[in-house]
Amino acid sequence: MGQITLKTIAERLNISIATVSWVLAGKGKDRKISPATQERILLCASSMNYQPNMLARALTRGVSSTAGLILPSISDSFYSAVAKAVELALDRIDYSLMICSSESETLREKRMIGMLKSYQVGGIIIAPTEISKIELRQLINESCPLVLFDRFFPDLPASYVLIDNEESTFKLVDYLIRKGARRIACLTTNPHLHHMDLRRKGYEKALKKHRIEINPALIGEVAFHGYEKGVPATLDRIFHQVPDVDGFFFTSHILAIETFQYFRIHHPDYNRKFRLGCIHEEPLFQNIAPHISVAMMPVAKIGKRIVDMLAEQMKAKYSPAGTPLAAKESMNQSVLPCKIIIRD
Amino acid sequence: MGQITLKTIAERLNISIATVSWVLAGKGKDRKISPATQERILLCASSMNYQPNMLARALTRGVSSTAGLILPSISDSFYSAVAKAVELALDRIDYSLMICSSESETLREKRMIGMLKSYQVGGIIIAPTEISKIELRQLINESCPLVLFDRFFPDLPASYVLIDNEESTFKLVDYLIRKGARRIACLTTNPHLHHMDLRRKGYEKALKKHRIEINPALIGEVAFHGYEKGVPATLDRIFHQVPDVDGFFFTSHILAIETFQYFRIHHPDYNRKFRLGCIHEEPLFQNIAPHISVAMMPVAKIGKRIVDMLAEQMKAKYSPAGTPLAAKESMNQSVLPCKIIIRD
DNA sequence: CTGAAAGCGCTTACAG
DNA sequence: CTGAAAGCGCTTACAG
Repeated sequence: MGQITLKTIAERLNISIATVSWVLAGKGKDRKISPATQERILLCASSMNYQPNMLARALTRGVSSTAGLILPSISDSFYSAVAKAVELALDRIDYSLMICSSESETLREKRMIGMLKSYQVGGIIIAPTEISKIELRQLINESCPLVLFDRFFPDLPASYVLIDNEESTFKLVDYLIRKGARRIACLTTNPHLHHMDLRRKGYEKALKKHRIEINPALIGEVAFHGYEKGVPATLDRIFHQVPDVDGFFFTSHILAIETFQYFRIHHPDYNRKFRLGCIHEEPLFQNIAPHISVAMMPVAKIGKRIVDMLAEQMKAKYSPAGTPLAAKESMNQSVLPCKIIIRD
Repeated sequence: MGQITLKTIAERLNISIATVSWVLAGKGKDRKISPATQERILLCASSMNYQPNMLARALTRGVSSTAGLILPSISDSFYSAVAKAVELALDRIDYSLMICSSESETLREKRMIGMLKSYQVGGIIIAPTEISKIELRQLINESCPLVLFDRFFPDLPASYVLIDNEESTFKLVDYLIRKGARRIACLTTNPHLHHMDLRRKGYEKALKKHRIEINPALIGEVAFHGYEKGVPATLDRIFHQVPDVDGFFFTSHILAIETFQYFRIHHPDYNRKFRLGCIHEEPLFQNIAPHISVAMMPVAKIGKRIVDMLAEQMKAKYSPAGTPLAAKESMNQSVLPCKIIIRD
């Protein structure tokens, strides 16, 4: 029942392992191996249902045809949607995917990177946590194909795929204001991450445009760890300090979800009372808040773009002809627009 | 900048690769290697930040310390929650996880199984699609450590972790009836999968208990592929045939989500009009349908149990002492109860 | 046209 | 107490 290897086939056909390897690699012609022999090999391989051992192949080549994906949380709807898109895109270039969850823990993330490297993955895709810059810089130094997404560090010379954080936020908040909201709360998290900073900037820009003063009491920064408790506490504070708050902008769907649960109990008439806007949409948002405006994450495009970038770097580094791109030229930074869905 | 290998360390210390390997494997004492040498090796390894090449290790051992997980869909909230639980549990036995999505396509699933095998994973965890029995039987024959979950085949001698499908459904529907519903629609999918069959049985059992005749017009079987369209069509039919339907039972959250979107448009007063029950809960259900009763999937326990079973099989098969368990003795079938949340 | 051989990095009987 | 050597399954210069 053992594994079918090149050796199995070679012995069966009384030829060398090398020849079998060449033919199965599709290089039979280049090596001018007789069509007859090629035929025999191909036939035998498929009849025995030969599957190359990827471990051995990767070990010889120095790299496997697997990419690694590190997410802050697998069970988040945005990240898992990206995972799916990435997997489908990798499929088309015959790459497998190893998905890992950092659980937003720097230490875990570090371990995951090490693990992926020890499996000699062809490249790494990561939505990084806070302090991971050192590790990332290391990867870049080793010219490991790398693509960041969602989150990024402006001073890190890496490829990344982002959404137009500031612009989308601006459009959403601008709309809330035009619809009459004047005291719009901004719920956000992970303030040390640049993309959240940009979203907040977009919020402030919209206020400025309408000459509304920024009220710090309306900003709710919720720590990511334990945000399930943090959101209600923050909302309590906001309602206490600004009882006539009339709008809410959420920098992330997870904050909106917690808020809706809070609203259900404390402000069941929230749909009439507040203007709402959110980055990313959950399927049931329309039921819960028919008027909420959202920035739709271009998930499929994000996945596609990530894989395109990674493929380019991998090709440059691993293909026999290619020369690894220097850090600078391999940098490829993509900012994708969100579709803004205005409701009401 | 190259990889640090055993050779690097051995040359540095002027000893053999073998000795380094033994010590780093923690078998220094057994081999009676002098404490001094051990010390030197350990120190050198950690100072050089040595990481064993998992590819090479797996190739020599014949098996890698990675498990494979095949899900019908990564982006489904239940499956991604299980993925997370499995990953965390595997962590504790120093296993990595390779997550793949079959997208409910048999062909893709088959490919994924082949891929995982070609990476010599230690074991495979799978929520199988319809026809995968042949592939699964193959895995069992090869005594590949295997655990099914969520879905299963009663005549397949495999380990699995399930929920108490029939019982939980019975409890939910029984409750809907006791609360006054008499014409309860049952929305279901994937009828060829046994777990869905069991849920339907639970539904029928509850009706029988209350001497309510089963009305086929109230059963809505929605094809899994394209269920986003299938659900509204099925609901149209049900409302047409049984205009006074007064309750809905959903065998899966994805059906409930689609239905709520339909209700929003066609029956905005659904919360007053219908009794509702569902297997699995989404975070926002309470906002959309405050009275919906649900069976909570014991996700963490499912993940833990899966890994326990897999670990047992892997230990038996791969540990030097162990003898692979015969198919029968390795079978380990776990049915976990759901917590029923009754609302209203 | 085809094969022998080295090497990827590791583990582990075998030998001393 | 430690090392030389074979082997996992593959790829690929090198040789003929």
